Amino acid sequence: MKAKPARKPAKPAKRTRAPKVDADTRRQAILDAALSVFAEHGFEAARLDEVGVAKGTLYLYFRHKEALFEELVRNAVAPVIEALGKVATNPAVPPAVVLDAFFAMFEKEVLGTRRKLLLRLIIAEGPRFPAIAAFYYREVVSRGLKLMRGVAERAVANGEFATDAPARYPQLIIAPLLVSVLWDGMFAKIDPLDVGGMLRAHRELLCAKPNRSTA
Amino acid sequence: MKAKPARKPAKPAKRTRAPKVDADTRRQAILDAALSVFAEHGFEAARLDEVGVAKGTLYLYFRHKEALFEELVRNAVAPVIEALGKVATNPAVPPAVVLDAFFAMFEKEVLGTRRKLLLRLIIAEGPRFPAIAAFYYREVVSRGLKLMRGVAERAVANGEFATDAPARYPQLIIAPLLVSVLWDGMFAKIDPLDVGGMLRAHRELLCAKPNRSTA
Amino acid sequence: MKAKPARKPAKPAKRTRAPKVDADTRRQAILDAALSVFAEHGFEAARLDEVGVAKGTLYLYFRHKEALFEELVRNAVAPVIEALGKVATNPAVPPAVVLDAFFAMFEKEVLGTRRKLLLRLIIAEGPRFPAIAAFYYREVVSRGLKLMRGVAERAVANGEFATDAPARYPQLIIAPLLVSVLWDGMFAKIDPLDVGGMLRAHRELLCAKPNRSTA
Amino acid sequence: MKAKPARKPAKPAKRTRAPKVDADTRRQAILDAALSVFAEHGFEAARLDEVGVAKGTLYLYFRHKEALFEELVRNAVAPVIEALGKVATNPAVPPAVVLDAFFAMFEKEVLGTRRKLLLRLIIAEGPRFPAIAAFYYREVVSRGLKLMRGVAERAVANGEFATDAPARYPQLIIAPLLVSVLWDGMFAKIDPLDVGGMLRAHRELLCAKPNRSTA
DNA sequence: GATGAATGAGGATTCATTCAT
DNA sequence: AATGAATGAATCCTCATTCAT
Repeated sequence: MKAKPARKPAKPAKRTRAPKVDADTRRQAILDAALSVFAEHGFEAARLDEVGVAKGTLYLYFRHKEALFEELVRNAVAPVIEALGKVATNPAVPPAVVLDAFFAMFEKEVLGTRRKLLLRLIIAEGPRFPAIAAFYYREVVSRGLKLMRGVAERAVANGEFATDAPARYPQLIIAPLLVSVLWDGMFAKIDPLDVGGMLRAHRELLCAKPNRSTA
Repeated sequence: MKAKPARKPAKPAKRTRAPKVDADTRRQAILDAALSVFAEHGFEAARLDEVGVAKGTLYLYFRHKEALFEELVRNAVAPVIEALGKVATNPAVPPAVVLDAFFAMFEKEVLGTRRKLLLRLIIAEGPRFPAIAAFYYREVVSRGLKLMRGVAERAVANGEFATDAPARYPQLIIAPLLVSVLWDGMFAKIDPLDVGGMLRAHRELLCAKPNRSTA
Repeated sequence: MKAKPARKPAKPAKRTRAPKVDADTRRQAILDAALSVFAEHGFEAARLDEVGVAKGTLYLYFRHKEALFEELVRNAVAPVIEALGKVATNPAVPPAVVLDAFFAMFEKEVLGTRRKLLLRLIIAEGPRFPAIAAFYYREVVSRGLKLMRGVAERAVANGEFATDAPARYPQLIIAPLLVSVLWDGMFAKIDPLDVGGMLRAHRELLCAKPNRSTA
Repeated sequence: MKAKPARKPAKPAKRTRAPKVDADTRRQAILDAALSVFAEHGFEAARLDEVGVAKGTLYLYFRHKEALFEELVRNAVAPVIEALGKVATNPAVPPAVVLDAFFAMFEKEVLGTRRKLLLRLIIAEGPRFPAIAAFYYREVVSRGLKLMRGVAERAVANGEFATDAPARYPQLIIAPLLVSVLWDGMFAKIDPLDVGGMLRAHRELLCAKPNRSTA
C-alpha cells in the first residue's frame, strides 16, 4: 500500500505570454484549464499554479479559488444538460430507443471526454459545496430525473417496462451511469468494466420481457 | 553574551492528560474520531488538529496523515464485509428475500450509521489513492459483486429474475445503493429521497413479473 | 449546513513589501542575512524566521534550509580563495614577506569581518555535511595548502626556513590561523588573544634562524 | 552536492530494562551514551531518544537537555587533563622528549578514542555555550597552555628551541593538534592525513636546528 | 526508581492572495 | 490588462518535557 496521492513534481505549466484575446475567451480558457486541475486533484489539493495562468491573472477573472471552482462547474455543466434534453423529449421515439440513445450518448459524450472528470469532481466535492450541490441538483439532476420519469411513464403505459418502479424512482435508471463513472475512476485499471455491455444489460433489465417459466 | 541555545524555556502549559487506556482502545478511538474529520472534509482538507488528540499522540500510532487515512479505511471496511457475507450466502433463502434483507441491512447499517461517511470518503478519494482503491476493490467490491452474482444466478435459475442481466453485471444490483449514499450526502437537504422506497422498487424491478398487457 | 471549504477567509495582514530589486541582489541579501543566523546558531538551531525575509520568499530562492546553507558556504568561500591566490603566487616576493602578507590579510579580511563566522560555521558543521566538507576541501583547503607548500619549498630552497617540515605538512603553516578563529569565538571574552603577535611569532618560528648558543 | 546531515532512520536504541545498578553507575552510563549522540549530531540535532535510556529516566538525573550536555562535557574532560599533567611536568625529561610523548599521547588517547568526538563537540558548540567554553578554558586550555609554556621555556633556555616564539604563544605548540582533530572529522575520507608524520614534523619545526646556509 | 505514552510548543514548508511593475 | 515576486497564515510533523503507572 502506501500510495501517495499521486502528485507530479509540481510543474507550473510552461507559458509564454498569453496571446491577446478578448476577455471572454480568456476566461473560458482559464475555466478549461482549471477543470483538469480540479478534476485531477480535488478542490483542496488543486494548486492554482498548475492552472497555467499567471497568478495575478486568475484573480482578475475570479475572486478566489472557491469562486473559480464554482464557476467552473456551472460552466461545464451547461452543455451536458442541453444535449440531454434533446434526446429524451421526442414522444415519437419508443422509450427503449431513447434509453439506448441516452446511454450511448452518455458513454460517448461523458465517459469518453473530460466531462467524466467533471462528474467525478461534483460527486467528490458536492457534499462540501452546498452551493454546487444545489446548483447541480437544479440544473442537471432534477431535469434529468424528470426526463427519465417521462420516458419511464411512457414505457409503462405502452407496456415496454414490466413495472412502474423506474417511473417512481427514475434514479434507478441513472444509477448504473454513476457506477460507470466511479468504476472508471477507481477500478478501471484493476478490472476494466465493459460499460457498453452493462448499459445494454441495464436497458434489458428495464425492458424485461416476461420469462417463459410463467407461460 | 551569546544567545542561549535553548530558545524557548519550554514552559509546558496545563493539560488534562487522556486517561490511560490500552493501546488498541486508544488507536481505535483515534480512528473513530479521524473518520469524522476525513469524511467531513476529505483527505487534503482534513486537519489533524481536529481529530481531537494531542498532536504528537497521533504520530505515536500512525506514521503520517496518509497512513492514518489508509488504516482508517481498512479498519472500517472489515465489519461491513462480514455482515454482507452472512446475509447473501444461505441458499435456502429465496433471492428476493436475500435482496430485501441485503437492502434493508444496507439502509440500516450503512446509511443509518457513520459507515456511510466512509463509503462517501472512499468514493471521493479513491481515484487519488490507488492503494485505497485497490484495497477496497479486493476486500469489498470484488467480494460483494461475487455474492450478488451468486444470488442473481439462483434467481435466474428459479425464475425469480426475468433476465440474466444482473447476473452478468452484478453492478446493476448495487448501483442504487451508491445513488442512495451520494444522494444522502448531496441532495438530502434539498429533496429528501425515500431510500427504502427506492430499494423496494429496485427489488421489484429486478424480480419483475411480466406484465400481462402484452400477452 | 456543511462546513465552508475555505476554512480561513484568508485575511492578508498589512505588510510593507520589500522594495523591488533584481533577483541576484535579493538572493545575495538573503545569503548575507542567513550567514549571520547560521553562524550564530549553527545549522540545526538556526531559525529561518530570523533571516528576516518573509517565510515564503526564502523558498523562492532556495529549495530548502539545507540548500540555503550549502549555497551560503559556496557563495562566501569564493572571494577568500581569490584573495589568497593573489598574495601567495608572486615568486619575486620572499617567502617571509608572503607569510607576513598572508597572515595580515587573514587577520584583516577574515578575523576582522563576518568571514570568520563562515569559517567557524564550516568547522562546526563540516563533519555533519560531507558535501560541504568536500566542497570546502576542493575549493579552499587543497588550494590553500598547495600555495603554502609552494611558499615553503621556496623558503627551504633559499634558506629562509630552517627545516622542510612545513613544506611536507603545509597544515603546520595554517594551524595557528585556525586557532585564532576558534579562540576568537570561544575564549576572546575570557582571555583575549593578541592574534597579530601570535602570527608574527609563528612567522618567526617558521623562519627561525639558528640560535647561536649551539654553534 | 545535496548531502543530508546524515541521519539514521531514528532507531531509538533497543533496550531491555536496565540492570539494577547504583545511581552513580547509571548516571555515568547515561553520560557515556549521551556523548556519542551529542558528538555525532551536535547539541541541537541530538535526539534524547537516541541516548538509549527511557525518556523519564534521563530527567531523573538531569534537569534538561542542556544540563545533560554541560555535565557531559565536564565529565569527559576531567580524565584528559590528568593524563596531560603527568607527561609534561617532569623537569628531568628533555623538552623534545616531552613533546614527542605529548603528541604521541594525544594521537593515541584522543584521536584514537571517542575523546576526539568530545573535542570536536566542544569546538563546534563552544561558541554557543559560554558556560562550556569558560569551563573548558579554565580546566583544560589554560592549564594546557601553562604546561606547554613551561616546556617551551625550558627548551629555549637549554637551546633546544631556536626561538622563544612558542614560549610566548604556546598556542603555536597546540595548533597542529587542533588541525588533526578537525581534519579527521572533515577530510579524513577525502584525503587522509598522516597525523604522526605531521606531529613529528611539528616537533622538528619547534626544535629546528640551524640550517647550514648561515654557517 | 524506572518507564514510555502523552503532550503541545515550535519549526520547515506550502500556497492562496496581493500589488508593484 | 497581465504578470509573477513577495507575503504570511496555516499545516504537518518533531521532540523536549511531564506524569501516571
